[in-house]
Amino acid sequence: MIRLDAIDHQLLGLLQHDSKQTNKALANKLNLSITAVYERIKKLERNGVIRNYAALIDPEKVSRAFIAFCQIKLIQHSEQHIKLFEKEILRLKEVLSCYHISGEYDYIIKIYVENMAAYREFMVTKLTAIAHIGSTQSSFVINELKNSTAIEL
Amino acid sequence: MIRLDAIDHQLLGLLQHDSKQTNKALANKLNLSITAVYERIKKLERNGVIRNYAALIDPEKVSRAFIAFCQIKLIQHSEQHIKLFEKEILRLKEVLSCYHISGEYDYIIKIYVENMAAYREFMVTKLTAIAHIGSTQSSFVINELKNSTAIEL
DNA sequence: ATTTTTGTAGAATAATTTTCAGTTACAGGA
DNA sequence: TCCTGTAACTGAAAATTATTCTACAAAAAT
Repeated sequence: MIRLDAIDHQLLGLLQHDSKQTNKALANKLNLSITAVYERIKKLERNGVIRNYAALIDPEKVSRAFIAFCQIKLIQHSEQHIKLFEKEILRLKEVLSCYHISGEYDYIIKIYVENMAAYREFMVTKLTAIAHIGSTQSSFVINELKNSTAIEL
Repeated sequence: MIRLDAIDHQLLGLLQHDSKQTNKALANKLNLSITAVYERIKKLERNGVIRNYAALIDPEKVSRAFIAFCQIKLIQHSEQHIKLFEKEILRLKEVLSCYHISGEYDYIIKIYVENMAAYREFMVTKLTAIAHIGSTQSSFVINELKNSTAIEL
C-alpha cells in the first residue's frame, strides 16, 4: 500500500478539481517549492494514484443532455453468457458506466443520449439487441445534483 | 447552440482521454498547426464545452475500493422536503454522484467508501440520519467494467 | 466585386516544466 | 551517541511549452 501524507491528500484534492493549475500555483497553496510539488506529482503518477488527466465536458453543449440509468437482469448467469454480455455492452458508446452489482438486477449502466427519442432508439436497436438480456428497468434523470470525479480524502 | 466540426470532435476525444498532451502532439494528430489547436481549445473553454480539467485517481490506491449504489425514496415530496434532503445529501463526501430520477425511487446516489464496515457506518450514522428518507435500497458493486468521463462524439 | 469574418501558419516572447547540484531532516544500525 | 543512507526539499539553469502577434488565405456576407 502506498503511504500518502496530509500534503499528498491536499495536492490530490487540488488536482482533482483543476489539473491545469501550474506547479507554481500549487506550490503557493501548499507552501512548498515548485520542485517539491513536481516530484510529488510525478510520484503519484508513478504509483498509479493518479491514473490520468482528463478534460471534462458539458453534456448539454454536445447534445447529450438526456441521462438515464438502466438496470439489467440476465437470463442465464454462466461465465460464457456474462462474458458475452459484457463484451457487447462495452461496445456501446452511449454507455458511459457499467457496473456488475449485487441485488435484484445484475448490472447497472449509465447512458448519455440526446433526448428521449434517442433513448428509445438506443433501447430498441442496441441494448435489447444484446442476447441473454432478461429484463431491464430504466430510470430517467430529472436532475443531476452532483456528478463528481473527485474523491475527498 | 455551439457549432462543432469534425476536428473539434476529434480534439475533444483526445482531450477527454488525456488532457496533459501538448498542443504540439495534438497538432500532429489532427494535422493542424500548434496555434490552430491552441485557438480551438480556448474557444471550447470559452464556450463552456470544456468545463474543467481534472486528475482522475484510482480509488483502490486511496482506500475507496468499495463502491455502492443506493436508491432512496422520500416520505414526502414537497419542495421544502426535497430541498432539505438535497442539501444534506450533498454534504456527504462519500457521495460522489447524486441524481434525482424517475421511477419507484426518487434518488440514486453513488458511494465510495473503504469497505463494507465503512458502508455500514455511513448508512447508520450519515445517510439514515437525514430526515424524511422513506426507504433505501443498496446495490454493491461486484465489478466496475467501465466508468468513463469521456463522451464519444 | 468587395468587404468582413473565420481559421490558419510561423516567428517571437513569456511562462512553465524538467533537470541538476547541493542542503536538510530523519530513521536505523553500530 | 554518532554515523550513514535515504527521502524530501530548495533554488537556479536548461529545455520545453504556452501564448501573443503579425500576416495570409479561404469562405461568407454585403
